[in-house]
Amino acid sequence: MARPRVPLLSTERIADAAIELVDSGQAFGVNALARRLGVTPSSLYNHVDGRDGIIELMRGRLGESYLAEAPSGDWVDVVTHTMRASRRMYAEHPSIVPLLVGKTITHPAVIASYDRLATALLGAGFPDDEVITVIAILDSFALGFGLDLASPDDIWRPETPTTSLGRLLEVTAKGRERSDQVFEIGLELLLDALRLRLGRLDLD
Amino acid sequence: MARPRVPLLSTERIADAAIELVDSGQAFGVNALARRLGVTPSSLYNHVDGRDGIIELMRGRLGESYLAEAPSGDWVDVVTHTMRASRRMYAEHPSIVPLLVGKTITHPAVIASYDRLATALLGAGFPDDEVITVIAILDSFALGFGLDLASPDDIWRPETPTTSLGRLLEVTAKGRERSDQVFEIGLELLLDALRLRLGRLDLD
DNA sequence: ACCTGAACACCGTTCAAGT
DNA sequence: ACCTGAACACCGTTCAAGT
Repeated sequence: MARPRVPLLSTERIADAAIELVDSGQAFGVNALARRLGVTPSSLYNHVDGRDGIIELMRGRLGESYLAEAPSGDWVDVVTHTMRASRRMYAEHPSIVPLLVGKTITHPAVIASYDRLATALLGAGFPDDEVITVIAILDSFALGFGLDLASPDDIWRPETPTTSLGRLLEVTAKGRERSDQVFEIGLELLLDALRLRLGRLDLD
Repeated sequence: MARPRVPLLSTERIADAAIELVDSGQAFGVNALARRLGVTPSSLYNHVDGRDGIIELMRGRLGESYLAEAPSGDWVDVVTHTMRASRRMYAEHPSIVPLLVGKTITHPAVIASYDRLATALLGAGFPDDEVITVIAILDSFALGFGLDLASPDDIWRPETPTTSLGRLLEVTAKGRERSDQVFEIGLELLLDALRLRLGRLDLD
């Protein structure tokens, strides 16, 4: 075979296949990915910077389809829009979340989204040295919901009796719809909290 | 050598060595851990349920030293105390955080801490089907700060020009002290938001 | 430029053997 | 009961060879 007349692979095809692989519930790996693409593992290295490179490519691909649109309006609109978009992204690809955690974000489409958040928060009056942290909070909030959805009741597994937790885990409804409801409540709470913070800053 | 008169290993020694290993900045792995313990990798399997078992053991060991104390007082006290304890735990062992994400929590000491949170929130008046989510939010909040501290500026690495993000990343002070300040602000905001939520629930 | 196949160092895990 | 050492299947990555 060797070099085909038209390339079998591209970063897009690799990223899409990787997302499919993880969404299907299988463990992520270079070998499994190559198998799914009908290609040798070493072929991937013509297009991609190793395992971590592929993961960042997945993040970028998802960012392009969920976070590309630049929201307009005041800072509340920007935060709301971005949070809902991130939420949808994590909710529809929850198994990818653990792969992304703790890895540096470089993809332009994703960086651009955070940049718009930063600009909006600065414009709202948040001081320079708080903006990054507010963004980190917002992000881990959306991510937390993603993880929540990734493994509905597999987050906690009590093996000794509990006062409340065990019962709540049994009682609490699962699934996307209810999770969306609670997300909206949580988002409202966060916005309230940020507004409060802005009000206090104005008093200083 | 074979079986020594007094065992070389125990779950405690394994967990402690694993925490040391990760805190030292090296990648976590069964082989690296065995090397650090001066033992063969297969020896570990007499004490521990594989790689994931060791990770859960690390979580438990940390939980025992940071989350053992049962906080007293009203729900605000319980939430505040637990959040600060989690925060200290993640802040002092940030490199462990990515290992814990997405893995089921079973260790009794850790479960007990979440159980106390659940009981306190129920007592405050949060409905059954919101408590788990509130806890997930609180948890991912503390965890977000942990990740923030794990890789101060390595969360985002813009490679194209940005409006605000790049400058903020340069300007924002790093380190534990400032991060603690912002954590306290964030915690206050969250508590305000939860109080608001409770107030609204009372109106229904 | 882009793929294959061989090779490498390393990974987590199992298990018989030894005390 | 607890450790070793050999063995296994698999992992991510490199690189020469082929078109």
